[in-house]
Amino acid sequence: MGATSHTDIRQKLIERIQSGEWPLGSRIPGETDLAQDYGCARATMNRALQGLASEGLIIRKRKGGSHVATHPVRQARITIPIIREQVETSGQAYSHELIARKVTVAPPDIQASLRLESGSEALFLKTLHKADGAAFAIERRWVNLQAVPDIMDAPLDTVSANEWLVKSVPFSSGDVIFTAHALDHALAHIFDANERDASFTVHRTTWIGERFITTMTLHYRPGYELQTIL
Amino acid sequence: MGATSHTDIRQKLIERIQSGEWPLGSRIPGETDLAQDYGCARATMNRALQGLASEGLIIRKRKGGSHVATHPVRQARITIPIIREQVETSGQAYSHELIARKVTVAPPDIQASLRLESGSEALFLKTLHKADGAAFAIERRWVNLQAVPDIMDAPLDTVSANEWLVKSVPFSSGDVIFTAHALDHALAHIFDANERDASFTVHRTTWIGERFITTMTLHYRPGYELQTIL
DNA sequence: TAGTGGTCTAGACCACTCA
DNA sequence: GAGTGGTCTAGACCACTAT
Repeated sequence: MGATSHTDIRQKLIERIQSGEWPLGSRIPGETDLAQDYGCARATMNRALQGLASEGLIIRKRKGGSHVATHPVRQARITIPIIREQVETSGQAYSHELIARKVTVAPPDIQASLRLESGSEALFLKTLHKADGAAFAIERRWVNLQAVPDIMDAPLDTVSANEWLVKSVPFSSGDVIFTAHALDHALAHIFDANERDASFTVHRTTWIGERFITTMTLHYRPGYELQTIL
Repeated sequence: MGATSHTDIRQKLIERIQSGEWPLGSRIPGETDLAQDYGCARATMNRALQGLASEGLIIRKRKGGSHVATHPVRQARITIPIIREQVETSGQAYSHELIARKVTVAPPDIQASLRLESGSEALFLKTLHKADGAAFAIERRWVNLQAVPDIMDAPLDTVSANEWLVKSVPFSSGDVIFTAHALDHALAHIFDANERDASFTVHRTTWIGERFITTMTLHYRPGYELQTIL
C-alpha cells in the first residue's frame, strides 16, 4: 500500500474529502476498517484521524463514528508576535521608550480585568515601540503588583515591560481581542499620521490560574497588517 | 505515581516549567528518563511532549534533546467565522443583500491574487450582510470563473456567495490578513457611522492546490471585535 | 558516530454514547 | 448493551543532527 506514515495517510484522507467521495456531513468508515484498507495499524490511523479532527475537518464521536464536518471551519493559527522580533525580522532597528510609569489606583474597567480589590493600586506603564526611530506601536499596560511585585525593581528603561514579564512569568494563559480603532488627536501626532487613519489594536489580558498578571492595549501604526495562513 | 494519562503528564510538565524548575531555554530530560520518572511508556511521554511542542512551550530536536522555549510564543487559534453564524449566535437575525454582480476584467491586483491571465474576466460580487436589518459587514469578492464556473448558475440572491462556495469547494487553503481601515464616505454611509470611525477589515484569498478560487475583502462595522483565547 | 526524538506495530482495555 | 473512538504498553527500527 506504499507509504503508511500518518502524514501520508492524512493527506490521502483529505483528498478523499476534497474530491467529494466523502461529502460534507457524511459518515466515514471506522478506524479499524480504514487501517485495514491502508494496511497500517489502528494506532497509526487513529493518529491521522485525530489530526484531521483537530483541524476541524472531521468530527469524531464514540459510538457515533467519524463524520466529515458540515462546517469546513478552518482555524487560523496566529502567532502572537513579540514586537521586538516583529520589527527586527522586517530588517528594521528596534528601540523603545518608556513614556510614563506610575503607581496609582486603576480605573474601574482595569480593576475588573485584573480582579483587583477596589481602590487598590497598580502599576501603569506607557511604552512607545519604534522601528528605525519611527513610532511603530504604542502600548498602555497595567500590571497587578500583588501578582508580580518584583517588577518594581525591574530596569524597565532597558528591558521592555513585555520582555521582562515574559521572562519572569512565562507561559501564562490569556485572552486577546483584535479591533480597529480610529486615531485620536494624540495618536495621530505620535504616528505622524492623518487623524482620519485607523489603528489596528490589540487588547490582551494574561493570567496564571487565579493570578491576574497584566492587561494591555496596543495600538499599531496605520497600515499595519496581521497575516496568517489557514 | 497516580495518573499516567498524557493529559495529566502534560499538565505536570507545564507546572514544572511555570514553577521555574526548568527555566527558559534549559534542557529538560529525555523521553526515556521522563517516562521512567512518571512510570509510563515512552510513547505516552512522547505524546505529552509533542503536545507541549505544538503549543510552542518546548522545542525538540533529535540528538539535541528538548529545551524549554526561550520565547513563550503562544499561538492563538482563531476560528474564521461564518458571518451568518456570527450574527445568529449573538441572537440577531441574519440577512444579506446582493448589491452588485458583474462579470468583468479584474483590476491588476486582483488578477495577481487569483493568478488570472491578464485581460481575462472574473465574477465580481458585492454583498451587504445585515444583523437585525442593520449593516453588519460589507463584502467585495472576486471569483475565478475558470476555477468555479458553476457559480454562474448559483442563486446568489438566496444563498450568500460565501456559503455557496463553502459547500461547493470545501476545505480549501487560504491566507488571511487583518487590518484596520478608516471609513471612507461610502462606508460611513452604509454603516450609518461617523466618518472618523474605523472598520476592522479582513482580506482573504483561497485556493486548492494550483486552483485559485476567490479573493475578498470584508469590512466590519465599527465596534466589531475579534476575540480569541490563547 | 552516537544520542535523541519520530514513528510504527500489535494487542489490550477503557469510556462514552447511541439505539 | 454494543459499537466506536481514546488511550496505554512494550518493543522495535528509523532519521536527523550535534559532537
